Parts: sequence; C-alpha cells; structure tokens
Amino acid sequence: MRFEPVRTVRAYERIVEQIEEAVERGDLRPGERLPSERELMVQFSVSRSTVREALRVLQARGLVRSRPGDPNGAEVQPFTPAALHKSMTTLARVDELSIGELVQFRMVLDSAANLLAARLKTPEQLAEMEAAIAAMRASADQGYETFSAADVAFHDAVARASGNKLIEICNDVVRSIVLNLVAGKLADAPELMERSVRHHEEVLEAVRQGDGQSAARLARQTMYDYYETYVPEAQRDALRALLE
Amino acid sequence: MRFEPVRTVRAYERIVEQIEEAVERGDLRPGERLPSERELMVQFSVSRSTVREALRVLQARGLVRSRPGDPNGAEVQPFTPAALHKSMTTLARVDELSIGELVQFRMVLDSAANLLAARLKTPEQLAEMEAAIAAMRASADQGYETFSAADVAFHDAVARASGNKLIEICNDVVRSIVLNLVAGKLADAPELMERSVRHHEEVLEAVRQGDGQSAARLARQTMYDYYETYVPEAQRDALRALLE
DNA sequence: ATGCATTTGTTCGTATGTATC
DNA sequence: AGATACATACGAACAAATGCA
Repeated sequence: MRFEPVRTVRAYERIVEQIEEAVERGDLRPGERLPSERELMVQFSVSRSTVREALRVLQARGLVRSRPGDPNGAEVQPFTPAALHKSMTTLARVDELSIGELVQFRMVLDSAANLLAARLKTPEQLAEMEAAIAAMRASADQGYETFSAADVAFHDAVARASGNKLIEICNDVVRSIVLNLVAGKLADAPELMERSVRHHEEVLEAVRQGDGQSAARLARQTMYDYYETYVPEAQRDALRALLE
Repeated sequence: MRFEPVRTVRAYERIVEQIEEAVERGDLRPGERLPSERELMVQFSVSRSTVREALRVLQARGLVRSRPGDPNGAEVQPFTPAALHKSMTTLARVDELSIGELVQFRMVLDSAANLLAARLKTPEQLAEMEAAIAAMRASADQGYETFSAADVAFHDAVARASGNKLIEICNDVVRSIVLNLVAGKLADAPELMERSVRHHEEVLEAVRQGDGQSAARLARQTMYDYYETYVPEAQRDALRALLE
C-alpha cells in the first residue's frame, strides 16, 4: 500500500475553489453579488484576512470585482480575456517573446480566421467588413491612430465571422500586444496605408466570393507586408515560410 | 483644460506593479528570493495584510511562490503557462467553448506547427519525432494512457521544431483542455490507434522531406479523423472547412 | 441634498505550525 | 535537538467610500 503525499492546501485556496466552481457551474452568474466579506467569514468560518486573500485571487483571475463601500458585496464579472491578456503580456515580456514570433502567430490566426470567414460569413458581417475598410480609406489622411482603429475593426469583424471564439480572443490579445510593441515606431506613412487598404480590399473580395484559400493567403501576405519593416531581418525568414 | 478622472489605486496593487515590473525588467530573476513579508512591509511601508494580498495576486499570476517556514522568503518562479492555462480553462468552462471550437483551434495550431517544422527542423528534433511514433506503435496494446502520452510527445516535438514559443504554449494549453474534455469518453480502440500511427507516419514523412504544405494538410486531416466522433455532428462542418 | 448605517481598505497585535541552520 | 525566522491564520480596530432613507 502506497500513500499519496499530503498536499497542504491553504484556507484561502479552498475558498477560491468553491467560489470558482460556483461560477463555472453557473450557480453564480455575471452581475450577481457575493455575500459581504463579513458574511463570507461566517459561512467559511475563517478570518476576514483569509476571505480577503481569496477575493484578491479571484479578482486577479477576473472572476469578481469588489469596490470599497459597496454594501452589495463583490460582483461576479462576465468573462473578459483580461486575465488571458495579462499572462500573455508577461510571457511576451519575461520570456522575451520576439516580435517575429508574435507577428507570425497573428499571421496564423488571421489566416485561419479568413479561411473560415469566407465559408461562414453572414451578410451583416460582410457589411461590417466593408464599413471598416471604408473607414480605413477615409482616415488615411487623419493620422495613424484613426487608421489603426479602423484596421482593428476589420480584423475583428473577420475573427467574429470565423465562428471560433478562441480564434477571436487570441487574435485580440496578440494583436494588442503587437500594436503596443510597435507603438511609436509606426509613423504616418500614407503610401503604406494606401497599399494596406488595397490589400484589405483584395482580402475582402476573396472572402465575399467564398474563396477561403485565397483569402487566407492574401491575409498572410497583407500582414507580412505591413509589419515587415518592424521585424528584424533574421526573423523574417520564418515569417516568409508561411507565404509559400 | 481637461482633468483625468482620479483612479484610486489600492495599496496592494502598487506593490504588485512594482514587483511585477522588477521581474519583467529582469531585476528579479527566476530562483531569486523576495525579502520576507516583514521586510517587505517595511520597504513598502504598509501592513502585513497588504503585503500578503499583493503576494497572493503575484502567486495567482505564477510569478512567485511562497511556502510557510521558508527563511528565504518568496521565490521568483520561472515562467510557466500555468496562469495562461488557468484562464483558458475558465474560458472554456464559463463561456461554454465548444469541443468543436477547441479541436478546430488545435487543427489550426498543429497545422501551422507542422508547416514551420518542415522548414526549420533539426536532425535532433526529427529523431525525437521518430522516437515518439515508435513509442506510439509500441504502446498500441498497452491501453489509451500510454498511447496518448506518446502522441502528446510527438505533437510537442513538432511544436518545438516550429520555433514559435507562442504556438508551442497555446498548443500545449488547448491540447490538455481537449484531452480533459474527452477523458473517459476515449475508450481503447486498437484500430483507431493503429490508423492514427499510420497517419502520424505520413505527417512525419512530409516533415522530413520539407514538404510543409503536405505536412500541414495531413496534420489537419489526422486530427480531424481522431476527434471526429467526439465532436457533435452540427459542429463538424466548420472543422471540415479546414480540410479543403 | 444630508446623514446614517454598512462595507471595503488598511493597520496592528497575537498565536501557531513549519522549515532551516 | 533547539533556536530562530518564517508564513499562516485569527481578531479587533479605524478610515474611507458607498448606497439608501
């Protein structure tokens, strides 16, 4: 007979587990309130400090949010990729994720999104994409900020049309990291913007016609062209491997 | 003149920020120790509870780990995708991510990994893949557990060979979630295993020959065939869109 | 619009189990 | 084996913020 080593589990962890499970089971829905800290310390029969440590962890995971003085207790949050975003950002910073790897990942995701969108798009989603491109063209002379916002809107519409929430979320997270990295470096370059608009139109046309392969290939090419100059020469080869 | 709204930032958050930045800057390297809680409460001039709440958050993010009685204080952890894994798991549970979406995401990632691996593989990595497939065949009659472990080893080797840590990590995270979901449902099916081994061999052959397109396509097909029966009929269409 | 009661944020003091030297 | 320093956990207290009558 062999015994398992006993894992000493902290009191606050058990509280986290219980509340986490309640949320995942759907017993606690977004918008609902947790009991007050004093009530929780009675229910779990622990001290207030322990309750608070548990709440801090839950808050860090984005499951609840508590404000000082709120008599209704902590609020259960709807899911946001904030926690996901946080850990990916630290990954990018601590583990020295290169800009090349990030752009490459975006190429993979955006490519897949376009492939699927070409097949699954609805007329409303097509209209969104068209509107986004129109906004891109209109803002070409209004500076990088506005242009970038329209660009983001287009890629978001495509990601939504893919019908895969995981693609949508990861796309969103990695994009914001990339945009943060190149922020400042990205000057206003009218000719670059204009070319980008043309490329996006080609992508959209392929999506409209349901030609997923072309849409995916064009999307990869578009992104490569757009970020090429910000990726160190040594890393570009790996990116070009996706273009063949 | 416009003023910014004052965001009241909690004391423990500032502590989290400071330590987080120190880790991200590299001032605190994995393995190094934080000062003890009593020391920290002096340095930040806050109370013990506040320090502890900050440490709980940092621990939830996987940056540090503290154990009772350790005279050296909390230890800075090397980056692990544990936090990433956690938030993706809650995403899968709370936001009702379907098994179809998860498998589809794996198809996208694994496909990209194979495409890149075909181009960037080293002889050592090829040897790893060969060893993994050999282990798969050897364990075909030893039950699902051993077989699955060898299967994981193969996909891991490919992901590493892709040279993209983001692909590697996301692959790992999503795979473990999928395996968790189908756990139990997946009975021992010798003929399924045998077919899977053959498919993996075809993938490996394409990788060996540097034929990225074929490797990617075969990888998608292999995964689809393997998980098809566990994906509800209605969701399979979206998966098949990746096979054309 | 003004208090009032309640809640969270934070502090301090204390007791207990535990790891290291 | 003992001493020391540590994290864990408890409880009481005060300030600041919030919601409601």
